[in-house]
Amino acid sequence: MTQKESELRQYDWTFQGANSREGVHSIHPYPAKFIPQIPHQLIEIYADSKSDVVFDPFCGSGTALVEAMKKGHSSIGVDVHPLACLISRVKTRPLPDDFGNRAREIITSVRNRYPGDVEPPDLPNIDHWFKKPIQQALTLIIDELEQVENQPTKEALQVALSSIIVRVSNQDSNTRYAAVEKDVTAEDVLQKFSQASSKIESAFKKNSEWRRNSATCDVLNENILEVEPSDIPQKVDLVITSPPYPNAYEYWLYHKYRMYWLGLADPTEVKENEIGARPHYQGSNPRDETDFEERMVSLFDLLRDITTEDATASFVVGRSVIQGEEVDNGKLLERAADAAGFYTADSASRSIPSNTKSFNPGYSKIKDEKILTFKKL
DNA sequence: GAGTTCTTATTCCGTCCATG
DNA sequence: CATGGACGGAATAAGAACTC
Repeated sequence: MTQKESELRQYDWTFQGANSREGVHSIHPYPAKFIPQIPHQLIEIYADSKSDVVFDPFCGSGTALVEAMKKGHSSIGVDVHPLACLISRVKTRPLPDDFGNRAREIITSVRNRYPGDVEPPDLPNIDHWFKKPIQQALTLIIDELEQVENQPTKEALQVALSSIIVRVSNQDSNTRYAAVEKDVTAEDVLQKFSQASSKIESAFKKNSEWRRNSATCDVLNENILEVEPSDIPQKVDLVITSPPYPNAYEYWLYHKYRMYWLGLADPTEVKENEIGARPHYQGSNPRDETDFEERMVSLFDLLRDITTEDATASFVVGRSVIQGEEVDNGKLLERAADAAGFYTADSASRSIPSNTKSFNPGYSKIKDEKILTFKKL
Protein backbone atom coordinates (compact mmCIF):
# COMPACT_ATOMS: atom_id res chain seq x y z
CA MET A 1 0.00 0.00 0.00
CA THR A 2 1.34 3.40 -0.89
CA GLN A 3 0.90 5.58 2.16
CA LYS A 4 0.51 8.86 0.31
CA GLU A 5 -2.45 7.61 -1.69
CA SER A 6 -4.65 6.48 1.14
CA GLU A 7 -8.08 7.55 0.05
CA LEU A 8 -9.83 6.29 3.15
CA ARG A 9 -7.79 8.51 5.43
CA GLN A 10 -8.96 11.61 3.62
CA TYR A 11 -12.37 11.27 5.19
CA ASP A 12 -13.62 11.82 8.68
CA TRP A 13 -15.19 8.52 9.66
CA THR A 14 -16.51 9.57 13.03
CA PHE A 15 -19.62 11.18 11.55
CA GLN A 16 -20.08 13.10 14.73
CA GLY A 17 -23.52 14.58 15.04
CA ALA A 18 -24.93 12.60 12.13
CA ASN A 19 -28.31 11.17 12.85
CA SER A 20 -27.82 7.47 12.29
CA ARG A 21 -31.25 6.41 13.41
CA GLU A 22 -33.20 7.90 10.56
CA GLY A 23 -35.80 6.25 8.39
CA VAL A 24 -35.91 2.51 7.86
CA HIS A 25 -32.66 2.03 9.79
CA SER A 26 -34.55 2.56 13.02
CA ILE A 27 -37.47 0.17 12.58
CA HIS A 28 -35.88 -2.66 14.58
CA PRO A 29 -33.11 -2.72 17.17
CA TYR A 30 -30.06 -4.73 16.24
CA PRO A 31 -26.81 -4.80 18.20
CA ALA A 32 -23.70 -3.28 16.66
CA LYS A 33 -25.38 -1.84 13.61
CA PHE A 34 -23.35 -0.01 11.04
CA ILE A 35 -23.67 3.72 11.11
CA PRO A 36 -25.35 4.12 7.69
CA GLN A 37 -22.86 6.83 6.79
CA ILE A 38 -20.05 4.26 6.70
CA PRO A 39 -21.41 2.04 3.91
CA HIS A 40 -22.72 5.19 2.21
CA GLN A 41 -19.25 6.71 2.17
CA LEU A 42 -17.59 3.46 1.07
CA ILE A 43 -19.98 3.16 -1.88
CA GLU A 44 -19.29 6.76 -2.75
CA ILE A 45 -15.57 6.04 -2.82
CA TYR A 46 -15.48 2.68 -4.55
CA ALA A 47 -18.47 2.41 -6.86
CA ASP A 48 -17.63 3.22 -10.48
CA SER A 49 -21.13 3.00 -11.89
CA LYS A 50 -24.71 2.38 -10.84
CA SER A 51 -24.42 -1.15 -12.16
CA ASP A 52 -21.92 -2.07 -9.43
CA VAL A 53 -23.28 -4.76 -7.15
CA VAL A 54 -22.80 -4.51 -3.36
CA PHE A 55 -22.36 -7.63 -1.23
CA ASP A 56 -22.53 -7.97 2.55
CA PRO A 57 -21.65 -11.48 3.79
CA PHE A 58 -22.73 -10.57 7.34
CA CYS A 59 -25.64 -8.34 6.46
CA GLY A 60 -27.36 -8.34 9.87
CA SER A 61 -30.32 -6.00 9.81
CA GLY A 62 -29.37 -4.78 6.33
CA THR A 63 -27.84 -1.32 6.82
CA ALA A 64 -25.35 -1.74 3.97
CA LEU A 65 -28.05 -3.21 1.70
CA VAL A 66 -30.34 -0.25 2.30
CA GLU A 67 -27.55 2.24 1.68
CA ALA A 68 -26.67 0.42 -1.55
CA MET A 69 -30.26 0.60 -2.74
CA LYS A 70 -30.55 4.26 -1.86
CA LYS A 71 -27.67 4.93 -4.20
CA GLY A 72 -29.24 2.81 -6.93
CA HIS A 73 -27.05 -0.26 -6.53
CA SER A 74 -28.30 -3.80 -6.46
CA SER A 75 -27.19 -5.70 -3.42
CA ILE A 76 -26.88 -9.18 -1.98
CA GLY A 77 -26.82 -9.96 1.73
CA VAL A 78 -26.13 -13.18 3.59
CA ASP A 79 -26.69 -13.93 7.27
CA VAL A 80 -27.08 -17.10 9.36
CA HIS A 81 -29.58 -15.35 11.54
CA PRO A 82 -33.15 -15.78 10.27
CA LEU A 83 -34.30 -12.69 12.14
CA ALA A 84 -31.56 -10.62 10.52
CA CYS A 85 -32.75 -11.78 7.13
CA LEU A 86 -36.36 -11.02 7.98
CA ILE A 87 -35.50 -7.45 8.97
CA SER A 88 -33.29 -7.02 5.90
CA ARG A 89 -36.01 -8.24 3.57
CA VAL A 90 -38.59 -5.89 5.04
CA LYS A 91 -36.26 -2.90 4.90
CA THR A 92 -35.25 -3.44 1.30
CA ARG A 93 -38.66 -3.75 -0.31
CA PRO A 94 -41.65 -1.43 -0.46
CA LEU A 95 -44.02 -1.49 2.48
CA PRO A 96 -47.30 -3.10 1.34
CA ASP A 97 -50.19 -0.65 1.16
CA ASP A 98 -52.36 -2.64 3.54
CA PHE A 99 -49.72 -2.65 6.30
CA GLY A 100 -51.15 0.14 8.46
CA ASN A 101 -54.74 -1.05 8.29
CA ARG A 102 -53.70 -4.62 8.99
CA ALA A 103 -51.78 -3.49 12.06
CA ARG A 104 -54.79 -1.55 13.36
CA GLU A 105 -57.15 -4.45 12.69
CA ILE A 106 -54.91 -6.79 14.64
CA ILE A 107 -54.76 -4.43 17.61
CA THR A 108 -58.53 -3.99 17.70
CA SER A 109 -59.11 -7.68 17.36
CA VAL A 110 -56.64 -8.60 20.10
CA ARG A 111 -58.20 -6.02 22.40
CA ASN A 112 -61.60 -7.63 21.84
CA ARG A 113 -60.33 -11.15 22.27
CA TYR A 114 -58.12 -10.60 25.32
CA PRO A 115 -57.46 -12.69 27.36
CA GLY A 116 -58.77 -15.15 24.80
CA ASP A 117 -58.78 -18.89 24.75
CA VAL A 118 -55.47 -19.54 23.04
CA GLU A 119 -52.72 -21.24 25.03
CA PRO A 120 -49.28 -19.57 24.99
CA PRO A 121 -46.70 -21.62 23.09
CA ASP A 122 -44.50 -24.02 25.02
CA LEU A 123 -41.29 -21.99 24.91
CA PRO A 124 -38.30 -22.86 27.14
CA ASN A 125 -38.45 -21.04 30.47
CA ILE A 126 -41.24 -18.82 29.18
CA ASP A 127 -42.49 -17.91 32.69
CA HIS A 128 -39.06 -16.65 33.66
CA TRP A 129 -38.90 -14.27 30.72
CA PHE A 130 -42.55 -13.23 30.22
CA LYS A 131 -45.31 -12.36 32.66
CA LYS A 132 -48.54 -14.25 32.09
CA PRO A 133 -50.54 -11.29 30.69
CA ILE A 134 -47.68 -10.52 28.29
CA GLN A 135 -47.61 -14.13 27.15
CA GLN A 136 -51.33 -13.93 26.52
CA ALA A 137 -51.15 -10.70 24.53
CA LEU A 138 -48.24 -11.93 22.43
CA THR A 139 -50.01 -15.22 21.79
CA LEU A 140 -53.06 -13.40 20.46
CA ILE A 141 -51.00 -11.11 18.23
CA ILE A 142 -49.13 -14.12 16.82
CA ASP A 143 -52.46 -15.84 16.26
CA GLU A 144 -53.73 -12.83 14.31
CA LEU A 145 -50.50 -12.58 12.35
CA GLU A 146 -50.97 -16.12 11.13
CA GLN A 147 -54.15 -15.05 9.35
CA VAL A 148 -52.25 -12.52 7.22
CA GLU A 149 -51.86 -14.02 3.78
CA ASN A 150 -49.76 -11.48 1.93
CA GLN A 151 -46.20 -12.47 2.85
CA PRO A 152 -44.58 -9.00 2.66
CA THR A 153 -47.36 -7.58 4.87
CA LYS A 154 -46.98 -10.43 7.30
CA GLU A 155 -43.21 -10.06 7.49
CA ALA A 156 -43.44 -6.31 8.07
CA LEU A 157 -45.91 -6.96 10.90
CA GLN A 158 -43.56 -9.60 12.29
CA VAL A 159 -40.78 -7.02 12.34
CA ALA A 160 -43.06 -4.62 14.22
CA LEU A 161 -43.84 -7.29 16.78
CA SER A 162 -40.26 -8.50 17.03
CA SER A 163 -39.06 -4.97 17.67
CA ILE A 164 -41.01 -4.80 20.94
CA ILE A 165 -40.48 -8.32 22.27
CA VAL A 166 -37.43 -7.60 24.41
CA ARG A 167 -39.06 -4.44 25.78
CA VAL A 168 -42.17 -6.29 26.97
CA SER A 169 -40.22 -9.29 28.26
CA ASN A 170 -38.30 -9.45 31.50
CA GLN A 171 -35.05 -9.32 29.56
CA ASP A 172 -33.19 -6.22 30.68
CA SER A 173 -32.18 -4.98 27.25
CA ASN A 174 -31.19 -6.13 23.81
CA THR A 175 -27.65 -6.91 24.83
CA ARG A 176 -28.02 -7.67 28.50
CA TYR A 177 -29.51 -11.06 29.01
CA ALA A 178 -30.79 -10.99 32.56
CA ALA A 179 -34.31 -10.92 33.94
CA VAL A 180 -35.45 -7.74 35.68
CA GLU A 181 -38.74 -6.40 37.01
CA LYS A 182 -40.34 -4.12 34.42
CA ASP A 183 -44.00 -3.48 35.19
CA VAL A 184 -45.43 -4.01 31.70
CA THR A 185 -49.10 -4.84 31.08
CA ALA A 186 -50.93 -6.58 28.23
CA GLU A 187 -52.26 -3.19 27.14
CA ASP A 188 -48.69 -1.91 26.97
CA VAL A 189 -47.92 -4.71 24.53
CA LEU A 190 -50.68 -3.48 22.23
CA GLN A 191 -49.61 0.14 22.60
CA LYS A 192 -46.01 -0.63 21.83
CA PHE A 193 -47.01 -2.79 18.88
CA SER A 194 -49.12 0.08 17.62
CA GLN A 195 -46.26 2.54 18.04
CA ALA A 196 -43.85 0.19 16.32
CA SER A 197 -46.23 -0.16 13.36
CA SER A 198 -46.67 3.60 13.06
CA LYS A 199 -42.92 4.02 13.20
CA ILE A 200 -42.51 1.61 10.30
CA GLU A 201 -45.19 3.40 8.29
CA SER A 202 -43.65 6.82 8.72
CA ALA A 203 -40.12 5.50 8.15
CA PHE A 204 -41.21 4.16 4.80
CA LYS A 205 -43.07 7.32 3.82
CA LYS A 206 -39.88 9.28 4.23
CA ASN A 207 -37.99 6.86 2.04
CA SER A 208 -40.33 6.23 -0.83
CA GLU A 209 -38.45 7.35 -3.92
CA TRP A 210 -35.31 5.23 -3.68
CA ARG A 211 -37.41 2.09 -3.70
CA ARG A 212 -38.70 2.99 -7.13
CA ASN A 213 -35.29 2.68 -8.76
CA SER A 214 -34.36 -0.53 -10.53
CA ALA A 215 -31.97 -1.80 -7.85
CA THR A 216 -32.73 -5.28 -6.57
CA CYS A 217 -31.84 -6.90 -3.28
CA ASP A 218 -31.38 -10.59 -2.52
CA VAL A 219 -31.14 -11.78 1.06
CA LEU A 220 -29.85 -15.31 1.69
CA ASN A 221 -30.40 -16.95 5.05
CA GLU A 222 -27.29 -19.10 4.99
CA ASN A 223 -24.12 -19.79 6.88
CA ILE A 224 -21.61 -17.82 4.80
CA LEU A 225 -19.01 -20.56 5.27
CA GLU A 226 -21.30 -23.00 3.48
CA VAL A 227 -22.26 -20.71 0.63
CA GLU A 228 -21.13 -21.87 -2.81
CA PRO A 229 -20.13 -19.33 -5.47
CA SER A 230 -23.08 -20.50 -7.55
CA ASP A 231 -25.46 -19.41 -4.75
CA ILE A 232 -24.55 -15.79 -5.42
CA PRO A 233 -26.69 -14.63 -8.36
CA GLN A 234 -24.40 -11.87 -9.68
CA LYS A 235 -20.74 -10.93 -9.76
CA VAL A 236 -19.91 -8.58 -6.93
CA ASP A 237 -18.07 -5.27 -7.35
CA LEU A 238 -18.09 -4.01 -3.77
CA VAL A 239 -17.98 -5.99 -0.57
CA ILE A 240 -19.01 -3.91 2.43
CA THR A 241 -19.33 -5.59 5.79
CA SER A 242 -18.66 -5.59 9.47
CA PRO A 243 -17.80 -9.16 10.47
CA PRO A 244 -18.76 -10.68 13.82
CA TYR A 245 -15.99 -10.53 16.39
CA PRO A 246 -14.72 -13.55 18.31
CA ASN A 247 -16.15 -13.85 21.81
CA ALA A 248 -18.38 -10.82 21.34
CA TYR A 249 -22.09 -10.19 20.91
CA GLU A 250 -24.30 -13.21 20.72
CA TYR A 251 -27.08 -12.48 18.34
CA TRP A 252 -28.70 -15.87 18.82
CA LEU A 253 -28.93 -15.18 22.55
CA TYR A 254 -30.14 -11.60 22.52
CA HIS A 255 -32.78 -12.45 19.91
CA LYS A 256 -33.62 -15.84 21.35
CA TYR A 257 -37.23 -15.12 22.31
CA ARG A 258 -37.89 -13.09 19.19
CA MET A 259 -37.03 -16.21 17.23
CA TYR A 260 -39.12 -18.44 19.46
CA TRP A 261 -42.19 -16.25 19.25
CA LEU A 262 -41.96 -15.73 15.52
CA GLY A 263 -41.35 -19.43 14.93
CA LEU A 264 -38.03 -18.83 13.19
CA ALA A 265 -35.13 -21.28 13.30
CA ASP A 266 -34.11 -22.87 16.60
CA PRO A 267 -31.82 -20.35 18.34
CA THR A 268 -29.53 -23.08 19.64
CA GLU A 269 -28.87 -24.19 16.09
CA VAL A 270 -28.12 -20.66 15.08
CA LYS A 271 -25.67 -20.51 17.98
CA GLU A 272 -23.70 -23.44 16.55
CA ASN A 273 -23.21 -21.63 13.26
CA GLU A 274 -22.71 -18.16 14.65
CA ILE A 275 -19.13 -17.05 14.17
CA GLY A 276 -17.92 -15.39 17.34
CA ALA A 277 -20.61 -16.77 19.66
CA ARG A 278 -19.16 -16.82 23.14
CA PRO A 279 -19.82 -20.46 24.08
CA HIS A 280 -17.28 -21.36 21.39
CA TYR A 281 -14.60 -19.50 23.30
CA GLN A 282 -15.26 -20.99 26.71
CA GLY A 283 -15.41 -24.41 28.31
CA SER A 284 -12.91 -27.24 28.14
CA ASN A 285 -12.03 -27.04 24.47
CA PRO A 286 -12.28 -23.36 23.60
CA ARG A 287 -11.55 -21.86 20.24
CA ASP A 288 -9.03 -19.10 19.94
CA GLU A 289 -8.39 -16.32 17.46
CA THR A 290 -6.74 -18.65 14.93
CA ASP A 291 -10.11 -20.34 14.49
CA PHE A 292 -11.60 -16.98 13.62
CA GLU A 293 -8.77 -16.34 11.20
CA GLU A 294 -9.36 -19.68 9.46
CA ARG A 295 -13.02 -18.87 9.04
CA MET A 296 -12.14 -15.53 7.55
CA VAL A 297 -9.80 -17.31 5.11
CA SER A 298 -12.68 -19.40 3.83
CA LEU A 299 -14.76 -16.23 3.55
CA PHE A 300 -12.05 -14.65 1.39
CA ASP A 301 -11.89 -17.85 -0.67
CA LEU A 302 -15.54 -17.34 -1.48
CA LEU A 303 -15.08 -13.63 -2.13
CA ARG A 304 -12.30 -14.39 -4.60
CA ASP A 305 -14.71 -16.46 -6.66
CA ILE A 306 -17.73 -14.20 -6.63
CA THR A 307 -16.09 -10.81 -7.15
CA THR A 308 -15.03 -9.04 -10.33
CA GLU A 309 -11.31 -8.57 -11.05
CA ASP A 310 -11.00 -5.06 -9.67
CA ALA A 311 -13.52 -5.48 -6.87
CA THR A 312 -12.93 -3.92 -3.47
CA ALA A 313 -13.73 -5.62 -0.16
CA SER A 314 -14.12 -3.22 2.75
CA PHE A 315 -14.36 -4.39 6.35
CA VAL A 316 -15.09 -2.43 9.47
CA VAL A 317 -13.62 -4.16 12.54
CA GLY A 318 -12.81 -3.45 16.13
CA ARG A 319 -10.87 -5.43 18.65
CA SER A 320 -12.17 -8.05 21.03
CA VAL A 321 -11.11 -9.73 24.23
CA ILE A 322 -10.82 -13.49 24.69
CA GLN A 323 -10.17 -14.60 28.26
CA GLY A 324 -8.59 -11.30 29.16
CA GLU A 325 -6.36 -11.25 26.07
CA GLU A 326 -6.87 -8.47 23.59
CA VAL A 327 -7.30 -9.59 20.00
CA ASP A 328 -6.65 -7.32 17.05
CA ASN A 329 -9.29 -8.46 14.60
CA GLY A 330 -7.96 -6.15 11.92
CA LYS A 331 -4.63 -7.99 11.97
CA LEU A 332 -6.37 -11.37 11.80
CA LEU A 333 -8.39 -10.16 8.86
CA GLU A 334 -5.31 -8.92 7.02
CA ARG A 335 -3.60 -12.28 7.52
CA ALA A 336 -6.68 -14.13 6.31
CA ALA A 337 -6.95 -11.90 3.26
CA ASP A 338 -3.31 -12.43 2.47
CA ALA A 339 -3.66 -16.21 2.72
CA ALA A 340 -6.53 -16.15 0.24
CA GLY A 341 -4.91 -13.98 -2.41
CA PHE A 342 -5.99 -10.51 -1.39
CA TYR A 343 -3.87 -7.55 -0.36
CA THR A 344 -4.62 -4.57 1.85
CA ALA A 345 -5.24 -1.77 -0.59
CA ASP A 346 -6.12 0.89 1.94
CA SER A 347 -6.94 1.36 5.59
CA ALA A 348 -8.01 3.97 8.07
CA SER A 349 -8.97 3.98 11.70
CA ARG A 350 -12.11 5.40 13.05
CA SER A 351 -12.49 6.54 16.62
CA ILE A 352 -15.87 6.04 18.12
CA PRO A 353 -17.32 9.36 19.17
CA SER A 354 -17.73 9.48 22.91
CA ASN A 355 -21.23 10.89 22.65
CA THR A 356 -22.74 7.92 20.86
CA LYS A 357 -25.14 5.83 22.79
CA SER A 358 -24.69 2.73 20.72
CA PHE A 359 -21.02 2.44 21.55
CA ASN A 360 -20.48 3.69 25.00
CA PRO A 361 -16.70 3.86 25.34
CA GLY A 362 -17.00 4.25 29.08
CA TYR A 363 -18.21 0.71 29.30
CA SER A 364 -17.46 -0.85 26.00
CA LYS A 365 -13.75 -1.58 25.80
CA ILE A 366 -13.73 -0.81 22.11
CA LYS A 367 -12.55 2.70 21.52
CA ASP A 368 -11.76 2.57 17.86
CA GLU A 369 -12.35 0.52 14.77
CA LYS A 370 -10.43 -0.06 11.58
CA ILE A 371 -11.69 0.28 8.07
CA LEU A 372 -9.77 -2.05 5.78
CA THR A 373 -10.11 -2.35 2.04
CA PHE A 374 -8.76 -5.42 0.28
CA LYS A 375 -8.29 -6.15 -3.40
CA LYS A 376 -7.42 -9.25 -5.34
CA LEU A 377 -3.77 -9.77 -6.26
C1' DG B 1 -41.55 27.36 25.19
C1' DA B 2 -37.20 27.00 27.60
C1' DG B 3 -35.18 24.71 31.25
C1' DT B 4 -35.19 20.87 34.38
C1' DT B 5 -35.78 16.24 36.09
C1' DC B 6 -37.26 11.46 35.16
C1' DT B 7 -37.18 7.36 32.46
C1' DT B 8 -35.42 4.23 29.48
C1' DA B 9 -32.10 2.17 26.52
C1' DT B 10 -27.47 0.96 25.79
C1' DT B 11 -23.27 -1.96 26.61
C1' DC B 12 -18.71 -6.65 21.09
C1' DC B 13 -17.36 -9.81 28.78
C1' DG B 14 -16.17 -12.45 33.22
C1' DT B 15 -18.30 -15.32 36.30
C1' DC B 16 -21.77 -17.64 38.91
C1' DC B 17 -24.75 -21.41 39.55
C1' DA B 18 -28.54 -24.72 37.99
C1' DT B 19 -29.04 -29.02 36.12
C1' DG B 20 -27.85 -33.16 33.95
C1' DC C 1 -18.00 -31.80 37.28
C1' DA C 2 -18.72 -30.07 32.77
C1' DT C 3 -22.12 -27.43 30.31
C1' DG C 4 -24.71 -23.67 29.15
C1' DG C 5 -28.19 -20.45 30.79
C1' DA C 6 -28.42 -16.46 33.52
C1' DC C 7 -26.53 -12.48 35.89
C1' DG C 8 -24.09 -8.10 37.08
C1' DG C 9 -21.99 -3.20 37.28
C1' DA C 10 -23.12 1.55 36.35
C1' DA C 11 -21.87 5.54 33.18
C1' DT C 12 -23.96 7.84 29.53
C1' DA C 13 -27.24 10.13 26.53
C1' DA C 14 -31.62 10.47 24.10
C1' DG C 15 -36.23 11.19 24.69
C1' DA C 16 -40.30 11.86 27.64
C1' DA C 17 -42.47 14.24 31.08
C1' DC C 18 -42.80 17.73 34.04
C1' DT C 19 -42.17 22.73 35.81
C1' DC C 20 -42.20 27.54 35.75
